[in-house]
Amino acid sequence: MSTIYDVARLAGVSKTTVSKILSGNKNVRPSTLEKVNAAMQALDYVPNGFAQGMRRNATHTIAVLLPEQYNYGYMEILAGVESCANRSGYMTFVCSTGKDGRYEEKYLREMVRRRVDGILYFTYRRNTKSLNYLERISRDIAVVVMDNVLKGERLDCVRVDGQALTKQAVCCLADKGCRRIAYIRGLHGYDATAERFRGYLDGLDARGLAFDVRLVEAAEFTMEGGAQAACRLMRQKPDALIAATDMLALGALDWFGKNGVNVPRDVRVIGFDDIPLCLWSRPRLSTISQNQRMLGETAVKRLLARMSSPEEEPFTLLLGGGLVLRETTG
Amino acid sequence: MSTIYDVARLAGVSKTTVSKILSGNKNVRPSTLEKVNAAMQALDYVPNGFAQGMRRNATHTIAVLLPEQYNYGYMEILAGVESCANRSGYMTFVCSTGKDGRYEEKYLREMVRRRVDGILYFTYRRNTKSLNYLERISRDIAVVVMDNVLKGERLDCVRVDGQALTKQAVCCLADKGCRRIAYIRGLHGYDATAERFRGYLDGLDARGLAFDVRLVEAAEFTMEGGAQAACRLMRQKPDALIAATDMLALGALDWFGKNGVNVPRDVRVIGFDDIPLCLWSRPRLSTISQNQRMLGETAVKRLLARMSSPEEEPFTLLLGGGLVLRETTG
DNA sequence: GTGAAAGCGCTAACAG
DNA sequence: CTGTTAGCGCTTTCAC
Repeated sequence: MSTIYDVARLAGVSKTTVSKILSGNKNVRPSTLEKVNAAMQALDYVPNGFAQGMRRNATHTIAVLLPEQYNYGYMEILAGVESCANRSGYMTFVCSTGKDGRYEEKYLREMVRRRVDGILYFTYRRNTKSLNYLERISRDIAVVVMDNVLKGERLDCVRVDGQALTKQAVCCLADKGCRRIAYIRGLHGYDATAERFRGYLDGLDARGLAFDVRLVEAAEFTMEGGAQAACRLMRQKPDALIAATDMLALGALDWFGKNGVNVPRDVRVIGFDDIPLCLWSRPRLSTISQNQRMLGETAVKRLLARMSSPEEEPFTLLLGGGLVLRETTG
Repeated sequence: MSTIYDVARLAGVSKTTVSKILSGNKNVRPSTLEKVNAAMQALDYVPNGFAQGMRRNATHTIAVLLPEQYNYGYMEILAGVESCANRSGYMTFVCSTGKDGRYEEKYLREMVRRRVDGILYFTYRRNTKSLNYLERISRDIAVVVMDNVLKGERLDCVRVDGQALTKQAVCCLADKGCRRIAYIRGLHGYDATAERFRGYLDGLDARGLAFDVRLVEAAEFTMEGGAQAACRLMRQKPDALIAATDMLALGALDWFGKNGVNVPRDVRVIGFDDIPLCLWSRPRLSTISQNQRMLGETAVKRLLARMSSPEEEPFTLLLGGGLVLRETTG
């Protein structure tokens, strides 16, 4: 592959001149410009991003750390991240931390090795070690934490107000006459989950409903998890069910369908996220919408802003959302 | 961020020694190793991938060029690519060429600039200019074309035998008594589509059914495209419908549902791809399965193999598939 | 076993 | 306007 030197030689100028043209410097005689352009063309020259990055100290690359595997639940966020990043001239690495986050540290280190300009940390699971590490490197690499509640760490955060929104959902169901509202939460150790759960408690409180531990189940963030939790919960005869994510709710819905539970007549159901799949379930899933695409875009924008002003105080961007009432709420 | 030099100084050795330790060279006295490791630890040292890449001439990075936007249709392939690449120590850039491939050249160039080790070119649309470019750079960067029929280009290719599989689908419908089998193909200029379409013709031929142009519609690869095509086709009163992709079939199915067409009684439907969403449609979509996850994994494996033996003759890997009969075929 | 020196491809002063 | 020079952080001979 040809180098800047080859171009210079062929054009009969110095590397410097070529370099200047590469970076759009206008202080070049038109005839020189032409010669150099011709040489680049002839050699099919593409500058070496390494060498550039090394000098410029910027890679125009960001990395996203995702929890678990790719699945329908994260696709919209990813699409938002991707398109926003690309529009700003950044390319994106996507990494799954793998089940129970086993690759998390390995990837974090790999991102640093590659000197990405920014890291989007998007794994609900609270991993103190990772967060400490991120805080440490955040002097050199911009970091934005998505949808994870930070206790004290000095990092930017973009997230949805899960507490307020879940509270709304509970109130909505109570106002429709539900009295035994069950809740499927994520496993412990996930902050966003804990927060949403607090919203559930708030809602019960606001409507004067008693809290009953037996109406709450924790589950893995998968459809199977949702189905199992639904199965256990039905012994308590709830008249409504809220799940911490749509995937959980969809799993529950699936289980209901297979076991003769009529939604919404017997149980009303509300999910969280508003993934496109909600439109495909029968009945269509009511949910708490958090515009995932926008979440992704906002996170990237925050990241870019952080890069250009590293000294600014870190803060949390709280995104709104809303109830989307479809068929599972009657 | 600290450099190899900082480590060397702190450990009281030379850069060379540190470098040797980084690359696992054993010719180091244990006590030196210990000192250096301690220094690395203390400085939180992570080598600079640029500088390494520049010397080693390898980035351990691959790039995937996707058609259009992220959508449910590509997610499984991406998941396969991602996980296989990561398992082999590679990170992956994902780029959407955008509507009508407007960013294709820009991204291709950007990948070269970043000196990725391999490119997965996965956009059905036949773009001669891009293919020529890919062929040219394939001396330096491994290239694998996915699911695109190559006419003469000297590039590796991994794809599914769309022709044989579509023929099977036609035969299957004919054997169920269908006589007016309609087909929704992709827009012209997409090779995989043309190939699948040939399979449609083969099938008609095999079962002695006459070809009727009015039973064929071309559409964009979206649900809306599928719905519109279905709408136009219904005037011809078909008794079966095959679509070139699941997304098209799902769009048609949706239109049928809204317009009182009973599937499978009035029209039987078969898609292509077997994306997970098929399980969510009502009725559940019968389809031609191509194990997308494996497709992605296979492509990455081919890419890695190509990297280690650049001189080998390029060839095409033809993956099998099968009919998955669910509810839309009765 | 260890280090000095050269160089990967590029950019950025600084002269001319 | 253009070229000379000196690195960026790392690896790699080749001596010691």
